[in-house]
Amino acid sequence: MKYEYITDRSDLAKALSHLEKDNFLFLDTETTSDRIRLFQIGNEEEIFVIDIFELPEAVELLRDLLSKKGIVGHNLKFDLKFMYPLGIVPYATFDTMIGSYLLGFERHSLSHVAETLLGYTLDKSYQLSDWSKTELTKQQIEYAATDVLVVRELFHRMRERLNSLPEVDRGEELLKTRTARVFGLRNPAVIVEMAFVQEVAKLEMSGLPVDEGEIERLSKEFDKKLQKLIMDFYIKHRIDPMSPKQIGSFLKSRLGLDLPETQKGNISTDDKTLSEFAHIKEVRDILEIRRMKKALDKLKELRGFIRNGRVYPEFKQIGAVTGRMSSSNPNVQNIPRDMRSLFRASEGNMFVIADFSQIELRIAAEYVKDENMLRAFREGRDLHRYTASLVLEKPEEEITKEERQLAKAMNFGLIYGISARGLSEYARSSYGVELEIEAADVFRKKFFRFFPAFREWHDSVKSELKEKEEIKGTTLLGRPYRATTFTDAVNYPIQGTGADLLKLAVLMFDVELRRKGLDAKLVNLVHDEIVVECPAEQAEEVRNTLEDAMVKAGHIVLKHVPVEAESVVSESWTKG
DNA sequence: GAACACAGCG
DNA sequence: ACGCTGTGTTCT
Repeated sequence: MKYEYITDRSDLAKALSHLEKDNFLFLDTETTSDRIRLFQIGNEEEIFVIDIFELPEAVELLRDLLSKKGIVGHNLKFDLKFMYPLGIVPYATFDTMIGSYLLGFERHSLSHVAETLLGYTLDKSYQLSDWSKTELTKQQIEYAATDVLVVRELFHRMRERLNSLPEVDRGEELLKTRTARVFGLRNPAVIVEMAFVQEVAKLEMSGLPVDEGEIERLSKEFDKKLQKLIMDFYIKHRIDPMSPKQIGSFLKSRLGLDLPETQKGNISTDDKTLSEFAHIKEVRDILEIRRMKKALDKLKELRGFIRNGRVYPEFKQIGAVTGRMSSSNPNVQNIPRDMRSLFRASEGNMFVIADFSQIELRIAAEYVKDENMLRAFREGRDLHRYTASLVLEKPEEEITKEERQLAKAMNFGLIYGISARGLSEYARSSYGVELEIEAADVFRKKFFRFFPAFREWHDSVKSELKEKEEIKGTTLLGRPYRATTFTDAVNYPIQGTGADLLKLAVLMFDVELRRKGLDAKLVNLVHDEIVVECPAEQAEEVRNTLEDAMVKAGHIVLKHVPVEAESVVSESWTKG
Protein backbone atom coordinates (compact mmCIF):
# COMPACT_ATOMS: atom_id res chain seq x y z
CA MET A 1 0.00 0.00 0.00
CA LYS A 2 1.28 3.43 -0.93
CA TYR A 3 1.10 5.99 1.84
CA GLU A 4 3.33 8.63 3.43
CA TYR A 5 3.56 9.52 7.13
CA ILE A 6 3.94 13.31 7.40
CA THR A 7 5.66 14.85 10.41
CA ASP A 8 7.71 17.46 8.63
CA ARG A 9 6.65 20.89 7.51
CA SER A 10 8.11 20.84 4.02
CA ASP A 11 6.71 17.37 3.34
CA LEU A 12 3.30 18.65 4.39
CA ALA A 13 3.28 21.52 1.89
CA LYS A 14 4.33 19.15 -0.86
CA ALA A 15 1.77 16.53 0.12
CA LEU A 16 -1.12 18.96 0.18
CA SER A 17 -0.10 20.44 -3.17
CA HIS A 18 -0.65 16.97 -4.65
CA LEU A 19 -4.28 17.09 -3.53
CA GLU A 20 -5.18 20.48 -4.94
CA LYS A 21 -6.46 19.36 -8.31
CA ASP A 22 -9.07 16.91 -6.94
CA ASN A 23 -12.72 17.80 -6.41
CA PHE A 24 -13.03 15.40 -3.51
CA LEU A 25 -10.69 13.60 -1.14
CA PHE A 26 -10.88 10.49 1.01
CA LEU A 27 -10.57 11.21 4.69
CA ASP A 28 -10.40 9.64 8.12
CA THR A 29 -9.12 10.77 11.51
CA GLU A 30 -7.72 9.04 14.56
CA THR A 31 -8.47 10.83 17.79
CA THR A 32 -7.61 10.85 21.47
CA SER A 33 -10.47 11.50 23.86
CA ASP A 34 -10.59 15.20 23.04
CA ARG A 35 -8.67 15.95 19.86
CA ILE A 36 -7.45 14.77 16.49
CA ARG A 37 -4.08 12.97 16.41
CA LEU A 38 -3.92 11.81 12.82
CA PHE A 39 -5.49 13.20 9.71
CA GLN A 40 -5.47 10.62 6.92
CA ILE A 41 -6.23 12.19 3.62
CA GLY A 42 -5.79 11.05 0.06
CA ASN A 43 -6.92 11.04 -3.55
CA GLU A 44 -7.10 8.23 -6.12
CA GLU A 45 -3.30 7.78 -6.14
CA GLU A 46 -1.85 8.83 -2.80
CA ILE A 47 -2.59 8.72 0.91
CA PHE A 48 -0.97 11.02 3.49
CA VAL A 49 -1.07 10.40 7.21
CA ILE A 50 -0.59 13.77 8.87
CA ASP A 51 0.44 13.83 12.53
CA ILE A 52 -1.29 16.84 14.08
CA PHE A 53 0.64 16.50 17.34
CA GLU A 54 3.87 16.92 15.36
CA LEU A 55 2.43 19.46 12.93
CA PRO A 56 -0.24 21.65 14.55
CA GLU A 57 0.17 24.16 11.72
CA ALA A 58 -1.41 21.60 9.38
CA VAL A 59 -4.80 22.60 10.75
CA GLU A 60 -4.75 25.94 8.99
CA LEU A 61 -3.67 24.41 5.68
CA LEU A 62 -6.36 21.73 5.94
CA ARG A 63 -8.93 24.41 6.70
CA ASP A 64 -8.14 26.16 3.42
CA LEU A 65 -7.84 22.99 1.40
CA LEU A 66 -11.02 21.30 2.63
CA SER A 67 -13.22 24.39 2.38
CA LYS A 68 -13.06 23.75 -1.37
CA LYS A 69 -13.19 19.95 -1.32
CA GLY A 70 -15.77 17.27 -0.89
CA ILE A 71 -14.72 14.62 1.60
CA VAL A 72 -15.52 10.92 1.50
CA GLY A 73 -15.39 8.98 4.75
CA HIS A 74 -17.10 6.39 6.91
CA ASN A 75 -19.28 7.77 9.73
CA LEU A 76 -18.20 11.35 9.01
CA LYS A 77 -20.37 12.70 11.82
CA PHE A 78 -17.64 11.50 14.17
CA ASP A 79 -14.82 13.26 12.30
CA LEU A 80 -16.80 16.44 11.66
CA LYS A 81 -17.43 16.92 15.38
CA PHE A 82 -13.65 17.09 15.88
CA MET A 83 -13.05 19.17 12.74
CA TYR A 84 -15.66 21.91 13.28
CA PRO A 85 -14.07 23.25 16.51
CA LEU A 86 -10.83 23.64 14.51
CA GLY A 87 -12.71 25.64 11.90
CA ILE A 88 -12.37 22.89 9.28
CA VAL A 89 -15.60 22.78 7.28
CA PRO A 90 -15.65 20.68 4.10
CA TYR A 91 -17.40 21.89 0.95
CA ALA A 92 -19.43 18.66 0.69
CA THR A 93 -19.70 15.19 2.26
CA PHE A 94 -20.17 11.60 1.12
CA ASP A 95 -20.52 9.06 3.93
CA THR A 96 -20.09 5.37 3.12
CA MET A 97 -21.91 4.42 6.33
CA ILE A 98 -24.97 6.37 5.21
CA GLY A 99 -24.60 4.66 1.82
CA SER A 100 -24.76 1.32 3.60
CA TYR A 101 -28.04 2.29 5.27
CA LEU A 102 -29.49 3.53 1.99
CA LEU A 103 -28.58 0.29 0.22
CA GLY A 104 -30.31 -1.67 2.97
CA PHE A 105 -27.28 -3.57 4.25
CA GLU A 106 -27.70 -5.32 7.58
CA ARG A 107 -24.60 -4.00 9.38
CA HIS A 108 -22.92 -0.66 8.83
CA SER A 109 -19.47 -0.65 10.41
CA LEU A 110 -16.57 -0.10 8.00
CA SER A 111 -15.50 -3.72 8.34
CA HIS A 112 -19.01 -5.03 7.68
CA VAL A 113 -19.55 -2.80 4.68
CA ALA A 114 -16.09 -3.64 3.31
CA GLU A 115 -16.94 -7.29 3.60
CA THR A 116 -20.35 -6.87 1.95
CA LEU A 117 -19.17 -4.72 -0.93
CA LEU A 118 -15.52 -5.78 -1.42
CA GLY A 119 -15.26 -9.15 0.27
CA TYR A 120 -12.51 -7.87 2.57
CA THR A 121 -11.81 -8.97 6.12
CA LEU A 122 -10.65 -5.94 8.09
CA ASP A 123 -8.69 -5.92 11.31
CA LYS A 124 -10.10 -3.11 13.46
CA SER A 125 -8.12 -3.96 16.58
CA TYR A 126 -5.92 -0.86 16.26
CA GLN A 127 -8.88 1.51 16.24
CA LEU A 128 -8.95 1.64 20.04
CA SER A 129 -5.17 1.68 20.48
CA ASP A 130 -3.45 4.56 22.27
CA TRP A 131 -3.30 7.50 19.84
CA SER A 132 -1.95 9.92 22.45
CA LYS A 133 1.60 8.67 22.95
CA THR A 134 4.48 10.58 21.35
CA GLU A 135 5.74 7.84 19.01
CA LEU A 136 3.14 5.89 17.09
CA THR A 137 4.04 2.41 15.91
CA LYS A 138 4.45 1.50 12.25
CA GLN A 139 1.38 -0.73 12.59
CA GLN A 140 -0.74 2.09 13.95
CA ILE A 141 0.17 4.36 11.07
CA GLU A 142 -0.41 1.65 8.53
CA TYR A 143 -3.77 0.86 10.09
CA ALA A 144 -4.71 4.54 9.87
CA ALA A 145 -3.82 4.65 6.18
CA THR A 146 -5.66 1.40 5.44
CA ASP A 147 -9.02 2.84 6.47
CA VAL A 148 -8.73 5.56 3.86
CA LEU A 149 -7.69 3.04 1.27
CA VAL A 150 -10.76 0.91 2.04
CA VAL A 151 -13.07 3.93 1.96
CA ARG A 152 -11.66 4.86 -1.44
CA GLU A 153 -12.49 1.47 -2.88
CA LEU A 154 -15.87 1.42 -1.17
CA PHE A 155 -16.80 4.78 -2.60
CA HIS A 156 -16.57 3.69 -6.22
CA ARG A 157 -18.60 0.51 -5.73
CA MET A 158 -21.11 2.31 -3.61
CA ARG A 159 -21.63 5.26 -5.94
CA GLU A 160 -22.23 2.80 -8.75
CA ARG A 161 -24.94 1.08 -6.72
CA LEU A 162 -26.52 4.32 -5.50
CA ASN A 163 -26.59 5.76 -9.01
CA SER A 164 -28.29 2.59 -10.29
CA LEU A 165 -31.31 3.01 -8.02
CA PRO A 166 -34.63 3.51 -9.85
CA GLU A 167 -35.09 6.98 -11.32
CA VAL A 168 -37.71 9.25 -9.82
CA ASP A 169 -39.75 11.99 -11.46
CA ARG A 170 -38.87 14.79 -9.08
CA GLY A 171 -36.05 16.46 -7.23
CA GLU A 172 -34.24 17.57 -10.42
CA GLU A 173 -33.27 20.73 -8.54
CA LEU A 174 -31.09 18.62 -6.30
CA LEU A 175 -28.94 17.40 -9.17
CA LYS A 176 -27.41 20.88 -9.38
CA THR A 177 -26.37 21.06 -5.73
CA ARG A 178 -22.72 20.91 -4.65
CA THR A 179 -23.14 17.41 -3.21
CA ALA A 180 -24.49 16.02 -6.49
CA ARG A 181 -21.88 17.77 -8.65
CA VAL A 182 -18.81 17.09 -6.55
CA PHE A 183 -19.47 13.38 -6.11
CA GLY A 184 -21.42 12.71 -9.30
CA LEU A 185 -24.68 11.59 -7.64
CA ARG A 186 -28.00 11.12 -9.42
CA ASN A 187 -30.53 10.04 -6.79
CA PRO A 188 -32.21 12.96 -4.95
CA ALA A 189 -32.69 11.05 -1.67
CA VAL A 190 -29.02 10.02 -1.73
CA ILE A 191 -27.97 13.60 -2.34
CA VAL A 192 -30.09 14.79 0.58
CA GLU A 193 -28.73 12.15 2.97
CA MET A 194 -25.10 12.78 2.06
CA ALA A 195 -25.45 16.53 2.57
CA PHE A 196 -27.47 15.99 5.74
CA VAL A 197 -24.51 14.39 7.53
CA GLN A 198 -23.19 17.88 8.30
CA GLU A 199 -26.56 18.92 9.73
CA VAL A 200 -26.59 15.98 12.15
CA ALA A 201 -23.04 16.76 13.29
CA LYS A 202 -24.02 20.38 13.99
CA LEU A 203 -27.27 19.32 15.67
CA GLU A 204 -25.38 17.07 18.10
CA MET A 205 -22.88 19.82 18.86
CA SER A 206 -25.60 22.37 19.53
CA GLY A 207 -27.39 20.40 22.22
CA LEU A 208 -30.78 21.40 23.58
CA PRO A 209 -31.04 23.94 26.43
CA VAL A 210 -33.02 22.97 29.53
CA ASP A 211 -34.38 24.73 32.60
CA GLU A 212 -32.17 22.93 35.08
CA GLY A 213 -33.67 24.50 38.21
CA GLU A 214 -37.16 23.53 37.22
CA ILE A 215 -36.10 19.95 36.43
CA GLU A 216 -34.49 19.65 39.88
CA ARG A 217 -37.54 21.11 41.61
CA LEU A 218 -40.02 18.87 39.79
CA SER A 219 -37.87 15.76 40.34
CA LYS A 220 -37.97 16.29 44.09
CA GLU A 221 -41.68 17.05 44.10
CA PHE A 222 -42.65 14.05 41.94
CA ASP A 223 -40.37 11.73 43.85
CA LYS A 224 -42.05 12.65 47.13
CA LYS A 225 -45.52 12.29 45.66
CA LEU A 226 -44.73 8.94 44.06
CA GLN A 227 -43.22 7.49 47.25
CA LYS A 228 -46.38 8.42 49.10
CA LEU A 229 -48.69 6.98 46.42
CA ILE A 230 -46.78 3.70 46.32
CA MET A 231 -46.65 3.43 50.10
CA ASP A 232 -50.39 4.16 50.49
CA PHE A 233 -51.23 1.58 47.88
CA TYR A 234 -48.98 -1.01 49.49
CA ILE A 235 -50.43 -0.43 52.96
CA LYS A 236 -53.96 -0.84 51.59
CA HIS A 237 -53.46 -3.84 49.33
CA ARG A 238 -50.08 -5.40 50.28
CA ILE A 239 -48.89 -5.52 46.67
CA ASP A 240 -46.29 -3.58 44.68
CA PRO A 241 -48.15 -1.28 42.27
CA MET A 242 -45.02 -1.18 40.08
CA SER A 243 -45.23 -4.88 39.23
CA PRO A 244 -47.59 -5.64 36.31
CA LYS A 245 -47.69 -9.28 37.40
CA GLN A 246 -48.87 -8.51 40.92
CA ILE A 247 -51.33 -5.94 39.63
CA GLY A 248 -52.74 -8.43 37.17
CA SER A 249 -53.51 -11.11 39.72
CA PHE A 250 -54.72 -8.51 42.23
CA LEU A 251 -57.26 -7.04 39.81
CA LYS A 252 -58.37 -10.43 38.55
CA SER A 253 -58.68 -12.56 41.69
CA ARG A 254 -59.20 -9.92 44.39
CA LEU A 255 -61.37 -7.47 42.47
CA GLY A 256 -62.79 -9.98 39.99
CA LEU A 257 -62.05 -7.92 36.89
CA ASP A 258 -62.24 -9.64 33.52
CA LEU A 259 -58.88 -8.69 32.02
CA PRO A 260 -57.57 -9.99 28.67
CA GLU A 261 -54.27 -11.84 28.36
CA THR A 262 -51.05 -10.64 26.74
CA GLN A 263 -49.25 -12.64 24.05
CA LYS A 264 -47.20 -14.48 26.62
CA GLY A 265 -50.27 -15.44 28.65
CA ASN A 266 -49.82 -12.81 31.34
CA ILE A 267 -52.72 -10.73 32.52
CA SER A 268 -52.78 -7.51 30.54
CA THR A 269 -52.65 -4.37 32.68
CA ASP A 270 -51.59 -1.74 30.18
CA ASP A 271 -53.10 1.71 29.99
CA LYS A 272 -55.58 0.90 27.26
CA THR A 273 -56.89 -2.15 29.16
CA LEU A 274 -57.10 -0.45 32.53
CA SER A 275 -58.73 2.73 31.24
CA GLU A 276 -61.90 0.67 30.67
CA PHE A 277 -62.05 0.12 34.40
CA ALA A 278 -61.32 3.70 35.37
CA HIS A 279 -64.56 3.82 37.39
CA ILE A 280 -62.81 1.59 39.99
CA LYS A 281 -60.79 3.49 42.58
CA GLU A 282 -57.91 0.97 42.73
CA VAL A 283 -57.49 1.11 38.96
CA ARG A 284 -57.42 4.90 39.01
CA ASP A 285 -54.74 4.75 41.71
CA ILE A 286 -52.61 2.43 39.59
CA LEU A 287 -52.95 4.65 36.55
CA GLU A 288 -52.04 7.70 38.63
CA ILE A 289 -48.94 5.95 39.98
CA ARG A 290 -47.92 4.92 36.46
CA ARG A 291 -48.29 8.48 35.14
CA MET A 292 -46.28 9.91 37.99
CA LYS A 293 -43.62 7.22 37.58
CA LYS A 294 -43.30 7.91 33.88
CA ALA A 295 -42.88 11.63 34.42
CA LEU A 296 -40.26 10.98 37.08
CA ASP A 297 -38.37 8.53 34.84
CA LYS A 298 -38.23 11.11 32.10
CA LEU A 299 -36.97 13.77 34.53
CA LYS A 300 -34.36 11.37 35.86
CA GLU A 301 -33.25 10.49 32.35
CA LEU A 302 -32.85 14.17 31.45
CA ARG A 303 -31.12 15.09 34.69
CA GLY A 304 -28.31 12.62 34.12
CA PHE A 305 -27.43 14.18 30.77
CA ILE A 306 -27.29 17.89 31.63
CA ARG A 307 -23.94 19.60 31.01
CA ASN A 308 -23.85 23.36 31.63
CA GLY A 309 -27.54 23.90 31.08
CA ARG A 310 -27.97 21.71 28.01
CA VAL A 311 -28.48 18.08 27.06
CA TYR A 312 -26.52 16.68 24.12
CA PRO A 313 -28.58 13.85 22.63
CA GLU A 314 -27.23 11.42 20.09
CA PHE A 315 -29.12 11.50 16.78
CA LYS A 316 -29.01 8.59 14.39
CA GLN A 317 -29.42 10.00 10.91
CA ILE A 318 -31.19 6.88 9.68
CA GLY A 319 -32.56 5.48 12.93
CA ALA A 320 -35.62 3.78 11.43
CA VAL A 321 -35.82 1.55 8.35
CA THR A 322 -38.05 4.18 6.77
CA GLY A 323 -35.32 6.83 6.86
CA ARG A 324 -36.58 8.63 9.93
CA MET A 325 -34.06 9.76 12.52
CA SER A 326 -33.94 8.54 16.08
CA SER A 327 -32.65 10.15 19.26
CA SER A 328 -31.14 8.71 22.43
CA ASN A 329 -29.12 9.59 25.54
CA PRO A 330 -31.48 11.30 26.18
CA ASN A 331 -34.29 10.63 23.73
CA VAL A 332 -35.66 14.09 22.95
CA GLN A 333 -38.22 12.82 20.43
CA ASN A 334 -40.57 11.34 23.03
CA ILE A 335 -40.72 14.11 25.62
CA PRO A 336 -44.31 14.23 26.97
CA ARG A 337 -46.10 17.26 25.57
CA ASP A 338 -46.77 18.65 29.04
CA MET A 339 -43.06 18.50 29.91
CA ARG A 340 -41.78 20.38 26.90
CA SER A 341 -41.79 23.66 28.79
CA LEU A 342 -38.73 22.26 30.64
CA PHE A 343 -36.73 23.07 27.52
CA ARG A 344 -35.97 26.80 27.50
CA ALA A 345 -33.86 28.86 25.13
CA SER A 346 -30.71 30.17 26.82
CA GLU A 347 -30.23 33.80 27.93
CA GLY A 348 -31.04 36.31 25.19
CA ASN A 349 -32.24 33.59 22.82
CA MET A 350 -35.58 32.28 21.65
CA PHE A 351 -36.82 29.03 20.14
CA VAL A 352 -38.34 29.03 16.68
CA ILE A 353 -40.58 25.97 16.36
CA ALA A 354 -42.20 24.83 13.14
CA ASP A 355 -44.03 21.73 12.00
CA PHE A 356 -45.57 20.40 8.81
CA SER A 357 -49.34 20.08 9.04
CA GLN A 358 -50.94 16.72 8.21
CA ILE A 359 -47.90 15.92 6.17
CA GLU A 360 -48.24 12.15 5.89
CA LEU A 361 -51.80 12.38 4.57
CA ARG A 362 -50.71 14.91 1.97
CA ILE A 363 -47.87 12.61 0.97
CA ALA A 364 -50.22 9.62 0.80
CA ALA A 365 -52.68 11.55 -1.40
CA GLU A 366 -49.88 12.40 -3.80
CA TYR A 367 -48.28 8.97 -3.65
CA VAL A 368 -51.47 7.17 -4.74
CA LYS A 369 -52.71 10.13 -6.84
CA ASP A 370 -56.18 10.16 -5.31
CA GLU A 371 -57.94 12.97 -7.16
CA ASN A 372 -60.60 13.47 -4.52
CA MET A 373 -58.15 13.83 -1.67
CA LEU A 374 -55.75 15.98 -3.71
CA ARG A 375 -58.61 18.32 -4.56
CA ALA A 376 -59.68 18.54 -0.93
CA PHE A 377 -56.18 19.58 0.09
CA ARG A 378 -55.95 22.07 -2.79
CA GLU A 379 -59.24 23.60 -1.64
CA GLY A 380 -57.69 24.04 1.78
CA ARG A 381 -60.20 21.79 3.51
CA ASP A 382 -59.90 20.27 6.95
CA LEU A 383 -59.41 16.73 5.68
CA HIS A 384 -60.65 14.93 8.79
CA ARG A 385 -63.86 16.94 8.69
CA TYR A 386 -64.21 16.35 4.96
CA THR A 387 -63.77 12.58 5.36
CA ALA A 388 -66.36 12.57 8.15
CA SER A 389 -68.87 14.41 5.99
CA LEU A 390 -68.40 11.98 3.08
CA VAL A 391 -68.62 8.80 5.13
CA LEU A 392 -71.45 9.96 7.39
CA GLU A 393 -73.25 11.77 4.53
CA LYS A 394 -73.74 15.02 6.40
CA PRO A 395 -72.64 18.59 5.64
CA GLU A 396 -69.21 19.51 7.01
CA GLU A 397 -70.73 22.14 9.32
CA GLU A 398 -72.74 19.47 11.14
CA ILE A 399 -69.78 17.23 11.93
CA THR A 400 -69.27 16.90 15.67
CA LYS A 401 -65.92 16.72 17.42
CA GLU A 402 -66.40 12.99 17.98
CA GLU A 403 -67.26 12.37 14.34
CA ARG A 404 -64.20 14.28 13.24
CA GLN A 405 -62.05 12.16 15.58
CA LEU A 406 -63.49 9.01 14.04
CA ALA A 407 -62.65 10.24 10.55
CA LYS A 408 -59.17 11.08 11.78
CA ALA A 409 -58.75 7.45 12.84
CA MET A 410 -59.88 6.36 9.36
CA ASN A 411 -57.46 8.71 7.66
CA PHE A 412 -54.62 7.41 9.79
CA GLY A 413 -55.76 3.91 8.89
CA LEU A 414 -54.94 4.68 5.26
CA ILE A 415 -51.34 5.29 6.19
CA TYR A 416 -51.00 2.23 8.41
CA GLY A 417 -52.91 -0.33 6.30
CA ILE A 418 -56.48 -0.21 7.55
CA SER A 419 -58.46 -3.22 8.83
CA ALA A 420 -61.94 -3.15 10.36
CA ARG A 421 -60.73 -4.59 13.65
CA GLY A 422 -57.76 -2.26 13.76
CA LEU A 423 -59.96 0.73 13.02
CA SER A 424 -62.43 -0.21 15.74
CA GLU A 425 -59.62 -0.66 18.27
CA TYR A 426 -57.77 2.48 17.27
CA ALA A 427 -60.92 4.62 17.30
CA ARG A 428 -61.57 3.60 20.88
CA SER A 429 -58.10 3.73 22.40
CA SER A 430 -56.74 6.81 20.69
CA TYR A 431 -59.83 8.89 20.20
CA GLY A 432 -62.32 7.52 22.73
CA VAL A 433 -64.82 6.72 19.98
CA GLU A 434 -66.80 3.45 20.33
CA LEU A 435 -67.16 1.59 17.06
CA GLU A 436 -68.30 -2.01 16.52
CA ILE A 437 -66.24 -4.06 14.10
CA GLU A 438 -69.23 -4.43 11.75
CA ALA A 439 -69.79 -0.68 11.77
CA ALA A 440 -66.09 -0.12 11.25
CA ASP A 441 -66.23 -2.36 8.20
CA VAL A 442 -69.13 -0.37 6.72
CA PHE A 443 -67.19 2.87 7.20
CA ARG A 444 -64.09 1.34 5.73
CA LYS A 445 -65.94 0.25 2.59
CA LYS A 446 -67.53 3.67 2.21
CA PHE A 447 -64.21 5.31 2.77
CA PHE A 448 -62.67 3.42 -0.12
CA ARG A 449 -65.58 4.37 -2.38
CA PHE A 450 -64.77 8.03 -1.84
CA PHE A 451 -61.02 7.62 -2.11
CA PRO A 452 -60.81 4.93 -4.82
CA ALA A 453 -57.10 5.36 -5.56
CA PHE A 454 -56.37 4.13 -2.05
CA ARG A 455 -58.39 0.98 -2.61
CA GLU A 456 -56.59 0.33 -5.90
CA TRP A 457 -53.25 0.88 -4.22
CA HIS A 458 -54.05 -1.43 -1.30
CA ASP A 459 -55.34 -4.08 -3.73
CA SER A 460 -52.26 -3.93 -5.90
CA VAL A 461 -49.96 -4.14 -2.87
CA LYS A 462 -51.88 -7.20 -1.63
CA SER A 463 -51.74 -8.99 -4.96
CA GLU A 464 -48.08 -8.19 -5.43
CA LEU A 465 -47.36 -9.71 -2.04
CA LYS A 466 -49.25 -12.85 -3.02
CA GLU A 467 -46.97 -13.30 -6.02
CA LYS A 468 -43.64 -12.52 -4.32
CA GLU A 469 -42.63 -12.35 -0.69
CA GLU A 470 -41.31 -8.79 -0.88
CA ILE A 471 -42.05 -5.42 -2.40
CA LYS A 472 -39.20 -3.16 -3.41
CA GLY A 473 -39.95 0.47 -4.10
CA THR A 474 -38.78 4.01 -3.45
CA THR A 475 -40.07 7.10 -1.71
CA LEU A 476 -41.00 10.10 -3.82
CA LEU A 477 -37.38 11.33 -3.62
CA GLY A 478 -36.00 7.89 -4.51
CA ARG A 479 -35.06 6.42 -1.13
CA PRO A 480 -35.24 2.63 -1.61
CA TYR A 481 -37.25 0.42 0.73
CA ARG A 482 -38.10 -3.24 1.01
CA ALA A 483 -41.29 -4.49 2.68
CA THR A 484 -42.50 -8.01 3.35
CA THR A 485 -45.90 -7.35 4.94
CA PHE A 486 -48.91 -5.42 3.72
CA THR A 487 -48.84 -2.88 6.51
CA ASP A 488 -45.13 -2.18 6.03
CA ALA A 489 -45.59 -1.91 2.28
CA VAL A 490 -48.24 0.81 2.58
CA ASN A 491 -46.48 2.63 5.41
CA TYR A 492 -42.82 2.72 4.41
CA PRO A 493 -43.10 4.91 1.30
CA ILE A 494 -45.27 7.43 3.16
CA GLN A 495 -43.23 7.65 6.34
CA GLY A 496 -40.04 7.54 4.26
CA THR A 497 -41.13 10.43 2.05
CA GLY A 498 -41.87 12.39 5.23
CA ALA A 499 -38.27 11.77 6.30
CA ASP A 500 -36.99 12.91 2.88
CA LEU A 501 -38.99 16.10 3.19
CA LEU A 502 -37.87 17.02 6.70
CA LYS A 503 -34.21 16.53 5.86
CA LEU A 504 -34.49 18.52 2.66
CA ALA A 505 -36.22 21.34 4.54
CA VAL A 506 -33.41 21.50 7.10
CA LEU A 507 -30.78 21.66 4.34
CA MET A 508 -32.61 24.43 2.50
CA PHE A 509 -33.09 26.32 5.77
CA ASP A 510 -29.36 26.13 6.48
CA VAL A 511 -28.48 27.45 3.02
CA GLU A 512 -30.78 30.44 3.57
CA LEU A 513 -29.41 31.11 7.07
CA ARG A 514 -25.90 31.38 5.69
CA ARG A 515 -27.02 33.53 2.77
CA LYS A 516 -28.75 35.94 5.15
CA GLY A 517 -25.97 35.81 7.76
CA LEU A 518 -28.33 34.70 10.55
CA ASP A 519 -26.86 32.70 13.42
CA ALA A 520 -29.58 30.24 14.32
CA LYS A 521 -28.81 26.75 15.63
CA LEU A 522 -30.78 23.62 14.94
CA VAL A 523 -31.52 22.07 18.36
CA ASN A 524 -34.11 19.34 17.78
CA LEU A 525 -35.88 17.40 15.01
CA VAL A 526 -39.02 15.35 15.70
CA HIS A 527 -40.14 13.73 12.42
CA ASP A 528 -42.32 16.60 11.22
CA GLU A 529 -41.09 19.32 13.53
CA ILE A 530 -37.99 21.54 13.53
CA VAL A 531 -36.75 23.38 16.63
CA VAL A 532 -34.19 26.17 16.27
CA GLU A 533 -32.52 28.43 18.84
CA CYS A 534 -31.49 31.95 17.84
CA PRO A 535 -30.86 35.44 19.26
CA ALA A 536 -34.19 36.98 20.26
CA GLU A 537 -33.77 39.91 17.88
CA GLN A 538 -33.42 37.56 14.89
CA ALA A 539 -36.29 35.28 15.85
CA GLU A 540 -38.92 36.74 13.57
CA GLU A 541 -36.66 36.66 10.52
CA VAL A 542 -35.54 33.13 11.38
CA ARG A 543 -39.17 32.07 11.72
CA ASN A 544 -40.00 33.37 8.24
CA THR A 545 -36.87 31.79 6.81
CA LEU A 546 -37.68 28.43 8.37
CA GLU A 547 -41.30 28.38 7.29
CA ASP A 548 -40.29 29.43 3.80
CA ALA A 549 -37.67 26.66 3.57
CA MET A 550 -40.19 24.05 4.69
CA VAL A 551 -42.76 25.11 2.12
CA LYS A 552 -40.14 25.30 -0.64
CA ALA A 553 -38.90 21.83 0.26
CA GLY A 554 -42.55 20.78 0.09
CA HIS A 555 -42.79 22.03 -3.49
CA ILE A 556 -39.83 19.89 -4.49
CA VAL A 557 -41.22 16.71 -2.94
CA LEU A 558 -44.95 17.19 -3.63
CA LYS A 559 -46.19 18.43 -7.01
CA HIS A 560 -49.95 18.07 -6.72
CA VAL A 561 -50.74 18.98 -3.14
CA PRO A 562 -49.89 22.11 -1.15
CA VAL A 563 -47.59 21.83 1.86
CA GLU A 564 -48.26 23.95 4.92
CA ALA A 565 -46.00 24.69 7.86
CA GLU A 566 -46.98 26.29 11.15
CA SER A 567 -44.42 28.14 13.22
CA VAL A 568 -44.09 30.04 16.48
CA VAL A 569 -41.45 31.99 18.38
CA SER A 570 -41.30 30.97 22.02
CA GLU A 571 -39.04 31.05 25.07
CA SER A 572 -39.76 27.39 25.70
CA TRP A 573 -40.59 24.37 23.58
CA THR A 574 -44.35 24.97 23.57
CA LYS A 575 -46.86 26.48 21.21
CA GLY A 576 -47.28 30.13 21.99
C1' DG B 1 -28.41 -10.87 29.45
C1' DA B 2 -32.68 -11.52 26.86
C1' DA B 3 -37.46 -10.96 26.52
C1' DC B 4 -41.44 -8.69 27.80
C1' DA B 5 -44.52 -5.08 29.43
C1' DC B 6 -45.40 -0.49 29.67
C1' DA B 7 -45.35 4.40 28.31
C1' DG B 8 -43.80 8.54 25.91
C1' DC B 9 -43.49 10.72 20.97
C1' DG B 10 -44.59 11.35 15.49
C1' DA C 1 -52.20 -0.64 12.50
C1' DC C 2 -46.66 2.17 11.07
C1' DG C 3 -41.90 3.96 13.13
C1' DC C 4 -38.83 4.69 17.44
C1' DT C 5 -36.15 4.68 22.94
C1' DG C 6 -35.98 4.16 28.18
C1' DT C 7 -37.06 1.92 32.42
C1' DG C 8 -38.15 -1.81 35.19
C1' DT C 9 -39.59 -6.66 35.99
C1' DT C 10 -39.32 -11.37 35.13
C1' DC C 11 -37.35 -15.37 33.11
C1' DT C 12 -33.38 -18.14 31.96
